[in-house]
Amino acid sequence: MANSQKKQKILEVAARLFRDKGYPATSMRHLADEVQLKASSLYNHIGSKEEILQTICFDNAHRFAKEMKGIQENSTLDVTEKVKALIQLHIEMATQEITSVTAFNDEWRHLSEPHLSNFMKMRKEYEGAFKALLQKGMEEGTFKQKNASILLYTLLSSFRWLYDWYKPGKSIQIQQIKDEMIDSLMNGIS
Amino acid sequence: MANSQKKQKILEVAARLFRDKGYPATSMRHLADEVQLKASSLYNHIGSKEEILQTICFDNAHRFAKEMKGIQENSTLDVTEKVKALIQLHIEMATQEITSVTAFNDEWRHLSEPHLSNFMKMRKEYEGAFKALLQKGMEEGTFKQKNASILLYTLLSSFRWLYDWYKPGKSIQIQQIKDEMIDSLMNGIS
DNA sequence: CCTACCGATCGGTAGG
DNA sequence: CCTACCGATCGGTAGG
Repeated sequence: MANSQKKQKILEVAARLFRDKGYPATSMRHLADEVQLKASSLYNHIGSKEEILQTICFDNAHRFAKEMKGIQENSTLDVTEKVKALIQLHIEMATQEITSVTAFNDEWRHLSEPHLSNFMKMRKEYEGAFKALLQKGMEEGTFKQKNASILLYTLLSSFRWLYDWYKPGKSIQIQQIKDEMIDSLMNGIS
Repeated sequence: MANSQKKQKILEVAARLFRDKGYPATSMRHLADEVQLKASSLYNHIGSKEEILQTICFDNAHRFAKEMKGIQENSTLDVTEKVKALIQLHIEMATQEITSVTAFNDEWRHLSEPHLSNFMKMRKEYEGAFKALLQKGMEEGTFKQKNASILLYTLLSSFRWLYDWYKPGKSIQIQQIKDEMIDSLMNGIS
């Protein structure tokens, strides 16, 4: 296996272990076993345990930031379509990059400084952009008048089960998840 | 401080540390510092680190099971009212027992057997009861026809931000959170 | 890529 | 409730 392939494999297995056991409870010896190396040999491919976490967290943060920017700047979409596009984005990320996104969601708090502050800043920016969109919809009269923070976090949280629940190849189709969640969140369950 | 008060204090501080740093990253020495004891003295009050986690997880699981039973057996409530009552229950638990409920939500996976299996069984039962209620609503025509699992987990997830976000004494009132979340989830945002 | 090893820290116990 | 200490395990390095 080429060196860069081995590194990719290490990152993938690490993401899965971080998701299943959490970052602190994942040992480098266990990770090494799973990629068939000795623990010390991991350090030929990666700089440290935390560097793996940094890669996972910031790769995903940059991906979300990029997609958000694309949606914000797309002038052919109205507010409702933009919110729907964001719902779809979260479902796609959660189903395509399952393990990585879970680590991103739950394990970022184990980053050390200054990475922790940088990460939280990116997160705040993403949430701010999402919230501004909701507020715009409320001002237009497209959405009901509500506290924008409560609504924002209710929406953002509602995707979190996917990371635990979705298994590739499951009988349920991603398109069905998208359709049903968009309808439930936009129009309610009744 | 009486012995049982000290034990209560230990459980409370432990729940907060488990929430903030996660169970594996919380050391007994750090916990001891925060309750002004030496690590070894903790063991006069508790049996082990995991026993604390067990107490937190099963206290909350039993509370949710009890409340679910009360709602199920309350024949004066229709399906919509029962779902609203469950939404309120989750918001009350999240705001009144913040730290404990977060540990319950995120750290149960660190339980050892047979506690892990027992916990997962209780969780499955709770989810099954909630799902049955949603399915009954769909059969009655009260709720839209949808995949009950997707809907169940979307609802259950949507509360999870509260554990991170809600701070006692915040300007925002619990009643407002309840009213807005019930409306958003039952009737949608548009 | 491995063997051998480092200091630090872990949960927990003995004994008083 | 403390001091003193246990074996186990941690992330990581030296050296080849």
